[in-house]
Amino acid sequence: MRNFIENLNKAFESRVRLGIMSILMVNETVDFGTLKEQLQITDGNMASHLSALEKLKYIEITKQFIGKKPNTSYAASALGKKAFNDHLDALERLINKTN
Amino acid sequence: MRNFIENLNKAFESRVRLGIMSILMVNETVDFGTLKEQLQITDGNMASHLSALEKLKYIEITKQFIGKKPNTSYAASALGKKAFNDHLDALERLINKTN
DNA sequence: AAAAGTACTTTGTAATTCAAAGTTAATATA
DNA sequence: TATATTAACTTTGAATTACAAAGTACTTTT
Repeated sequence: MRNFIENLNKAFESRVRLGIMSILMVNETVDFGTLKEQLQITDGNMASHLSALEKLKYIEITKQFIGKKPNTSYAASALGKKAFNDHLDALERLINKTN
Repeated sequence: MRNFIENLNKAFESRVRLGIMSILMVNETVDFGTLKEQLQITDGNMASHLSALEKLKYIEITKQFIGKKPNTSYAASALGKKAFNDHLDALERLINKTN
């Protein structure tokens, strides 16, 4: 391919979204509070990054009540997993410059 | 450590700077024109990313004449190499979530 | 009734990115 | 000598992005 940085996915350039996705790659579902705690950002910021990933269909959202408390949990979609793996592959190739 | 995304280096969040550094990790020195061609961005854009990396002392610049033409070449500094490797380590840990 | 918790949305500001145009200094060409 | 070209910038301006803080909706707890 001509330009090897263009295979990097813009969606994962942000450290926050990179963090969200990497968490969702190893955990089936993770809720809002846990993500916020792990990434240590404000809830508004968290919500907007989640919404960006949702718009891309990279994550799926499940709203439920746990006990009496509302709980929103997130999971990487098949599309999201593929996109993330592709991004990691691109990163790896970039770093090893094997392309 | 508490928050595992904060180990990612902000300087390498940009695909362009990521590209520059990865090229300079495997090539001792690379000149302006080659970098521009590899990354396919405008010269102004190229220059500003290079200047950002230079301000951080991540790269070193050598200006010379090759034949009759001016030629500026770039190399990763020891500091830059360390920073980049640290970033890659952080990325790897993030992805494998081994922290 | 008041306070608190969850998950937002909105607002405003600051930072980042980029292309395009302008600049400098040298060389090459007419 | 004047003009054009090349390399490597710098400047400008616009668009996008990121973020914190504040506000909102709905519910539960006190």
